[in-house]
Amino acid sequence: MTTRWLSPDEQRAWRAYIAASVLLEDTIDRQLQQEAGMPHVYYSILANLSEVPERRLRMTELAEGLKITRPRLTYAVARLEKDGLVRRESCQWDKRGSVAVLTDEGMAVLEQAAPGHVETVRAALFDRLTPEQVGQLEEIFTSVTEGLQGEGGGSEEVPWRRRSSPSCS
Amino acid sequence: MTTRWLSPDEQRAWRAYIAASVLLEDTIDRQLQQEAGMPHVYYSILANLSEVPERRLRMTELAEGLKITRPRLTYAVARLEKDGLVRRESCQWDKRGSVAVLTDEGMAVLEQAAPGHVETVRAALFDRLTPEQVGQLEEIFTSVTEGLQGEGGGSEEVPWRRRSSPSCS
DNA sequence: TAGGTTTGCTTCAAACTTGAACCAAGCCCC
DNA sequence: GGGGCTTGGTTCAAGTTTGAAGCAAACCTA
Repeated sequence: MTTRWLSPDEQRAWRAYIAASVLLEDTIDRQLQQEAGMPHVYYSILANLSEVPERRLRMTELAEGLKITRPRLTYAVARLEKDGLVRRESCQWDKRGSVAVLTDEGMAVLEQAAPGHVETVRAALFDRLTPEQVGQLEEIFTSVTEGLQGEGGGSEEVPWRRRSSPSCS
Repeated sequence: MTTRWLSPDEQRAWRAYIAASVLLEDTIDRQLQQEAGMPHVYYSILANLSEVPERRLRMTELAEGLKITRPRLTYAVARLEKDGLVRRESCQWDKRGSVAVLTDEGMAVLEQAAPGHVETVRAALFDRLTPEQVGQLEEIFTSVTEGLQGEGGGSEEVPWRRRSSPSCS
């Protein structure tokens, strides 16, 4: 099959997206590194834990929520644990499993870092968008996520299913 | 000043964007790693070089175009040079400078990898968007790039200027 | 034209990410 | 209830990214 190249419109959109997303991630990473001493993903780990009952989540659930690989999460949580922001417990119901728990100190760090983070996101993104554009942004990327969810990466045919496992109290 | 938190709409948009952009980058990285043996940024380096007269660019111009740091580019070009896809020449007009040149082999690798890459981008993104959404995407992220261009990261006041240096033939 | 500053790029150490093993605990099914 | 497969998670080596130095060539400017 002959390649369906991008149209000029699509090219421009793609380039704009790539440039902006790189700049945006860099900006956020730098800001959080400065004010909280950690990169964006690490902050997101704390944030995710903070929003969940008991502030505890199975490693795999956390990884799935953040769309990152398990080894990456293992490494990150190890660092956060060393810093005292997260504690690790083993899951009682499933001896294989382990659970990450946000500590009080982790919660404190998160709360202290949150305003600066939100301000950065606002300044870089939302302050520049109209309300309609906010809606457009959500629609576009929700659609992209749906398309990518669970597809291996190419021509796989793995039927995808979601487990709703409890966080193992 | 009290924090201006994100509204529910903004929250949803932000989460959708983060999730999708992570998934998208991962998908592209994996595809290119498989089919071209290199991550997305490396591919972009080749692509940028291919679009420019003489297929040569000063390191800094290249880094600016890709929105990546100089050390990162140095490392990447070193690898690409080792693979024979890029050659490095020193700039005659400015003895400090060095120039990256896309080799014929690099061009060949690029051309061979391009269709698969475009197909991935299409499948993940453009095939799911209406023409209006393509326009919206461009507008939103062009605006974000403009906002972020040249700002250090926070409260700096550095007036930004662009040099239009020739690529040092 | 000497001295100090800037610019262009690289080097370095430390942190992070990746994919491929690896391992132990559950699951299945006879 | 003992193989064999799957699942949950970690470990490992190799590769990449980062920010801080470092270094040499240009650029002032007196």
